[in-house]
Formats: sequence, C-alpha cells, structure tokens
Amino acid sequence: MARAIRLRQVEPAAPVRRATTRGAGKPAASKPRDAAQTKLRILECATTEFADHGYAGARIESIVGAAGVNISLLYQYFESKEKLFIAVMEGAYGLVRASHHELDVRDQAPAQAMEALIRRTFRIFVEHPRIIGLLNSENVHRGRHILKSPYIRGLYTPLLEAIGGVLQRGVATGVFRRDVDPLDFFVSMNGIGYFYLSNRYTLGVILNREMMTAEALSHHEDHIVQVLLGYLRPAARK
Amino acid sequence: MARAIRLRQVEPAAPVRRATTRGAGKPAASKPRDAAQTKLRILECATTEFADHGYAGARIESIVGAAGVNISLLYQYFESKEKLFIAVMEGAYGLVRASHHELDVRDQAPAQAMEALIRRTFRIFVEHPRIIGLLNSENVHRGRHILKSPYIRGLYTPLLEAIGGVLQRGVATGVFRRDVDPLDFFVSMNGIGYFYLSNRYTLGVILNREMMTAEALSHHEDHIVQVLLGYLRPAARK
Amino acid sequence: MARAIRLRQVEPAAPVRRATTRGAGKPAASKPRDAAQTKLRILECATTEFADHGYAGARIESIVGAAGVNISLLYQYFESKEKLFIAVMEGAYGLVRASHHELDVRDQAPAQAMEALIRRTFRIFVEHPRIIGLLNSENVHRGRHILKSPYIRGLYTPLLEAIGGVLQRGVATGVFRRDVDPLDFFVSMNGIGYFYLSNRYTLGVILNREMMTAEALSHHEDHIVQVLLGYLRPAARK
Amino acid sequence: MARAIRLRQVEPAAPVRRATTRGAGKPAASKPRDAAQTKLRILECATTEFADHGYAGARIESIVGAAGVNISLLYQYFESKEKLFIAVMEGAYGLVRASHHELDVRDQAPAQAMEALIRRTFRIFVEHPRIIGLLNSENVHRGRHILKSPYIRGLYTPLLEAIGGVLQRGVATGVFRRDVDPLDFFVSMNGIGYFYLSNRYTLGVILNREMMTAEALSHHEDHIVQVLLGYLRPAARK
DNA sequence: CATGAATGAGGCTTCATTCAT
DNA sequence: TATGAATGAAGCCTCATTCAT
Repeated sequence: MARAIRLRQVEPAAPVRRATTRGAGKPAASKPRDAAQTKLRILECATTEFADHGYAGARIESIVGAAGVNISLLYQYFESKEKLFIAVMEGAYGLVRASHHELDVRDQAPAQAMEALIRRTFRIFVEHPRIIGLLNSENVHRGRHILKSPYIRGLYTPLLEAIGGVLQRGVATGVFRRDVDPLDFFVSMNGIGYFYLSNRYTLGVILNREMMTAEALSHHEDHIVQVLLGYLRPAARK
Repeated sequence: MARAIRLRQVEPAAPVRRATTRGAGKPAASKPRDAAQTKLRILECATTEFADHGYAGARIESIVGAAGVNISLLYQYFESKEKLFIAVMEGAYGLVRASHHELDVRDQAPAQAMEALIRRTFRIFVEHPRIIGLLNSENVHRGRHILKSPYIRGLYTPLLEAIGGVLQRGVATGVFRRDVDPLDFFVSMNGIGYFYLSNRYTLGVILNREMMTAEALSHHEDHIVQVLLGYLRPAARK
Repeated sequence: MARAIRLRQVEPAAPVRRATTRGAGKPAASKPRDAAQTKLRILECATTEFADHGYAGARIESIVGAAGVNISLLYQYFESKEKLFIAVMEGAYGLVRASHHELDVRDQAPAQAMEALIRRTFRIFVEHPRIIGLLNSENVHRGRHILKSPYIRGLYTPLLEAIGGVLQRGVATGVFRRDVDPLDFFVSMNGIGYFYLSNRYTLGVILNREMMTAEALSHHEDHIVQVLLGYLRPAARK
Repeated sequence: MARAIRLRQVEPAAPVRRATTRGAGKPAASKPRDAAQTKLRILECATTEFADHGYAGARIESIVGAAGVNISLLYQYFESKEKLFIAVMEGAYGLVRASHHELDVRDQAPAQAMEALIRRTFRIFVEHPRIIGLLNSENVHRGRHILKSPYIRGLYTPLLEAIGGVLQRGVATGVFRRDVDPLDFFVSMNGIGYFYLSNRYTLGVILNREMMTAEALSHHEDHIVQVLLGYLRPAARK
C-alpha cells in the first residue's frame, strides 16, 4: 500500500527535446528556448497537479514530468513549491474574474438576468473544473494565500455587484421577494453547484448516480436555477 | 522555507497521565494501559489531523504527538496511514448517520418536518466541522475509500428516504411544488451549508465577513431554510 | 515492493489457549503451564525461522506466532534474539553430533565403511534441512557463535576420527590410494552434498532440474559415493 | 544489546574527493558529478554489503556511507533495496560469466582441459569471494531474483557445454570413465570449493585450520583437482 | 506461568531543493 | 536558458524489547 493512494497518470508529455533546427529561421514552435512559453507550460501542469492532489499531495516531480522540463527550471522560474502554488492560484482566480467580467446583464429583465448569472456561475466551475480542487486546497490552508494576494480580494466584486443590482431591480418590479441579502444569495448560488462538483465522487457513490455526464450537469444546472428563482418568487398574495 | 506551509500547533496533549486521585497514595497509574481508550484517542487525534490537513498533509507524527502515544502503537492498532484514514472516515460517517437517526419527522407537518431536516443537516456540519475536511479529502482521492466501505454506501439511505417521504406528503397536502426530485433536493440541502463552511476562509475574505460566529451561523441556517422552503412553495395559482 | 522479499507462511499454530480444565487431574497434554514444553516449542519454531530467513531476516513475531505463545514469554526464556539464536545453533549442532555418534563402522570393510559414512553425512543434511540454513547464517556471522561455544568445537571429532580410521584401513589393505588427507576428504565429503542442498534454488534454475524429489536426492547421494570412492581408488598398476 | 550482532567497520570511504592534481591551482573538484562512476561505486559497495550481511542484514545506510554518497542518490539510481540487490546479483553473475568466457579449452587434451576448468571454477570464487555471500543470500530467498532475471538463467550454459564437451572427448579417448553426467559433475566441481569457502568460518573452527592463506587455498585447489580427476579415471581393466 | 500494552531506535523511502556545468 | 547530479530533512513503518498486571 505504501504511501501511494495517488492516482497518477503522468504521461511525460514527450520531453519535447526541441528539434534543434537552429538557425533555420523558423522559431521552432514546439519548445524553443522560449522562457515565457515554458513557464506557462509549467504553470499549466502545476494547476492540474495542485487541483488533482491538493497542495500537500502535489509532487514537483510530477509537474516537471508532465511539463517535460527540467526540475531546476521550475525552481528558476518559481522559486519554491509554495510560490508556484500562489502563482497557480492567481491564475485560477484570474480566470474566474475574466469570466465574470464579460457578463453584462444590465439590459435583461431581472429574472432572465438572474438566470444568466446563475448559469454562468455554474458553467465557470464546469468549464474549469480544476478551480474546485484549488479552492479546496486553499481552504485546507485556511485562505492563507488569498490573504496575501490583495488583488484576489476584489475578485468577486463584479459578480456581487451584478447580483445586488439584479435583485434590486427585481424587487422594484415586484418579481422578487424583498428580504434577500445579496451576500447570502451569492453563497447559495455558488454553493449548490460547487458542492455538486466538489463532492462529485462521494455523491456519486451515495446517490448511485452518474454525476459528470453532459446530461447530468445540464440537469443540475436547471435545478439550481429552479431552486434559486423559486426562492426569489415573492410570497403569493392572498 | 523547507516543506512547511503547515500551521502546526501540536500541543502534546499532556501525555494523558490520567488525572488520577492524586495525593491519595496511589502512585499515579503512569500510563493508560487501556487499549480501547488509547485506540479511541488515536482515532480522535487522527480525525482532527486528517480533517485539518487532508490525507497527504496529515502527519503520523502529529497524530501520535497529540494523542501522547508511541508511534508504534498507532501501527499496532491501525496498520497503516491509509487504514487509519479509512477508520477515521467510517467514524465520521457514523456520526452523520447517528445524527440523522435520532431525528424522526414522520409526525410533523411537511413544512416543519422539512425545516427540521434542513436545520439538522446544517447543524451536523457545524457541530462536527471536521467532517467537512474529511469529505474534501475523500473527494480529492476520488472517493476511493468510500467505494471500499459498503457500510458507508448505504449511509444516507435513511435521510434520502426521509426527504422523499416528506416531499410526497407535502405534495399531497398541496404545500410543496410537484416537480422536486429528492436527490436533487438532497444536493441543494447539503450544498448551501457545506459550501458556506468548507469555503469559509475564502468566503470570509471575499465577502469581508465573519463566517463562524454563532450569529453568522444561525443567520446562514435561517437563510438555507428560507431558500429551500421558498423553492418548495407551489407555484401561485392564476 | 516494500521491505517484503520474505515468503511467509506463518499459520499461527492455533494459539492453543489451553482448555483450562484445570483441576481435572489430566495434565492437559496440549499446552498446559509446562515451561519445558513451551520452551521447546519456541526453540523448534525459532530453528525453522532462523534456518529459513537467516539471523537478520528472522522475526521474533513470526516465531512466537508460529509457536502460539506470547512474545514476552520468549524473552523470559531466552533473553534476547541473539541468545535464542545461540540456543538454536547448539540444538542443531547437537543433532549432528548425535547422528555421528550412533554410527559405528569399525566392523565393516573400508569401502563399505566409507560409503556408509558418505551416505550418512548426506542424509543428515537431507533429514535436517534446517541445518543448512543455520550453518549459512553462522558463516554470514563469521562463526562468532561457534567460537563462543566450546563444546561445539569438538563436534565433528568423531566423524573425523572415523574417516581417519577407515582411510588408514583402506590404505593398509590396498583398496584406497595413499595420498589422502582426512581433513581434505572431510571437506569434499560434506561439500558436494552441502552445496547441492544449500544452493538448491539457484542450481534448480541454472540446471533446470528438480532438486528435492526423493529420486533426485537419491541420485545425488549415489553420485557423491561414486565421486569419492572413485577418487579413493588406488592408481591402476601398469 | 540492541539489535546489533553486526560487525560494522564502516570506514566512510573518504568521500572520494578524487585525488585530483592537488596543488595545481584547481580548486579540487569537490564532488564526483560523474553519474556512471558514482553509480558504479554504489554498486560496488552494495555488493560488499550484501555479500557480507545477506539481503536482510544489509543496511542501505552502510552502503551509502561506504560509497560516500547521499542516500537519495542511491534511490535515484536503483529505486529500491530489492532492485539494488538484483543489480548486484546480475553484476556478480556477470563476473562469473566473463571469467568462464575467457577460457577456451577446446584445444587441450581432456585431462588438462578438465583441470583448467576445475581450477578456474575455484579461482573465480577465491578471487571474488563476495559471490559466495551473494549466492547464499539468493538461496535464502529461494532463488526469487534469479528466477526474474532471464539473463542469469542462461549464464552457466557455456560452462555446462564445455564440461559436456570435455567429458565426451575424454570418454572417446578412453581417459575418462563413461558413466558421468555433466550436470552431476558440475555440482561436484563447484561444491567442494564452494563449501570450503562458504563455510570457512565454521570449518576453520572445527578443523582447527587456517583456511584462507594462499597456501591453504592452493592446497585445496589441488585437492579438488585430485578428487575430480581421480573420480574420472576409468575403471581399471581386469 | 502468562499476557497485552507500550516503547525507542532505527530501517527504507520520498521529496523539495540546491549545486555545478 | 537549460540540465543532470547531488543533498538534507523528514515521512512512513518495523522490530526487538520492556512494562504492568
């Protein structure tokens, strides 16, 4: 049994020893001495590794193996495992931020707008599943990195503001109930989907269900919408 | 920087020289020598350690340090880190089961019954916060232990059945909407609270909120009830 | 892979919790509080363990497991692993000595006498296969125990004397060559059989042969006789 | 007394700061940094360690101590104790093969040829005494490694064929007896010398003889030749 | 006489990291 | 920029042995 418990599937990514047709003019697309690209590849592989195994479970060797680079290079670029992790986290949060930014719901009716926000929120997680693992890891470490990175703190502001705005408009037009706190709502909106994905393995077993088929995901997305819009309905008039 | 990133606070648990009737003449029964109790203490400390640091991040040394026992003893009782982890998981799931068992909602009106189930579900997490960390860990490892433990697999059946029953009664009496799938509902019911707790550190930063005060917890509990009962309300008649 | 490499087949020998029909008169043949017998059983199992795995590879736990006794008892009787090993060695050597003692070839013709000695020597090893392993172990440790045990030193004296006597008689009657040193002969006589048995596994593979069937053993015994008696033949007269 | 029983004489092998051209100005090339050589040094020290103490008794720490390298390096090169042992075994068998290879007896008269084979066989053991310990260890483990290594299995084929050929020629020319099985002969040929060396400590005590002086070894070598050639003499004609 | 609980020292192995080129 | 060699600290686990009853 050893220390294993890890489900490795490394596939060394073909060490890509650059086809040194040096001086041939072409910039050797595959893996030239292109620091930026190499660094990116490391970051990419590190993201997967940290997401899959958590901080403590992640292995530097696995990362460089997958990235097909020498281990010293990783240290040259990122200094330490922890700093690499922080870089990964910032990249991941950046993704979330970007996704939220491109969403403008100010022109839609409150219910549609809210539905769009809900679906988008879930879809971000589905499309970037590694974010789940990273957030878990971050919480295992009690948010110590998020605390260090000031720019991360404003991450969800746009979404929170969007929620606040839509809620207000919905209350004003009478389609939403009045007693909803945007922050609470934000939590519920993320929670139902997050939990579904983050706990997909245990839930899959407990519920005896396929969790990650396109169909199942789509079904759950609809369910979240129904729960939240259902909740938002104003109390029925007598 | 070494390998750290862990926030250790070992506190050797005061080698448990049982607070015997000191001064009564008896030479202070220096070490427990009570296998069952010792085993339990190890399990207890292991639960905390695994919950706090995940499987990979947990340290056997920390566990035995906290339990105040020799490391070999741990291996005598649990054989390996992985088996210890499984024992911990079974204990944790056992807690959940026990909590649900002692709740009988068959005599209550559907809305009250559902509210009781919802609150209880959240309270279990609040009262046993280590379960969150353990579940996370289990999901990092893709549910491999839960899969091995048939006893765990059937664990949630009673709760699922309870939910199903209450939903049916609510639909029958017209107080609940008709289109609710118990499994979906189960996910939402757990998800909102789980997410709140599991991501308390990142949420605390992002929302700039105290998450774990009694007040905040109570507030969130109420919120979950409102969301879910709000959702369950039948559509208003035209 | 771990540390294994051991081929255990413990079979705990049924811990034999003595059927405490105490006071029933009968001395409870199985495993009463009979120190001598218990001690013997430990010694017996230790012999097997040391022979099979060598000193370093032997496990106290395996010994007590096989003997069905508590580990502390072993320490009470034998004090330490090393002293137990010495006890085992003395027992084994005692066996050899006893075997040699009961052999009296003074009345036989030299060739028959020598054949008897040769066959007996090989048979001792075949019948007490554990001696091989023990001797190997002893040699790994550079004979340090044999050196400590003065009584062991005279162990082979009877055999050596027997060989010397038979050789003399054979030379005198002209059936043996004249230039044979008894000590050299002693080595050859033991060596061919010992090597066959001690290296049975590697030889089995290299020669692609069954080594330990009754037939193979008997064949090899005959071979030893032929080699040695062939060697002893005096040079042919011209 | 602890676990000892080992007669350690580690002698840190003087971290191998290669006796570079000191005083020539160059700063003394502090560490080898020659992978092949380092690996070889580890293998060399491992061979000694395994030969001296057997597999179970060998200590990784001792090996790296003697080799003057960091323990991790050993694992980088050999993965595990067992694989290191296999590498050692293959190296040892390789030695044997090489020694036999360089001997060509096809042009010699049968008796001389056989004598050459016999002497060479003994000399291999004498010159590479560690092979004895390794073979012992291998037999303690029931040949499990030899079984895994197909390359080892075919190792003795050349020698066996050489023996077969010489025997045939000797029979044809009437200088050897007819009833000799090459495999049996192979065993005897190895056995007498192997036993002498493998059991040198116990034999030394029992026979009260110096075993390892050049003189004693040479004497025993002659003895083996005499035994085997004596045995091979054809039966005297009536 | 016998036992189960407990321990310290050490064994194998892993892992993040640095060195030298 | 990139690499392979090398390292120290620690991690999991085992094993002979002792303690307390």
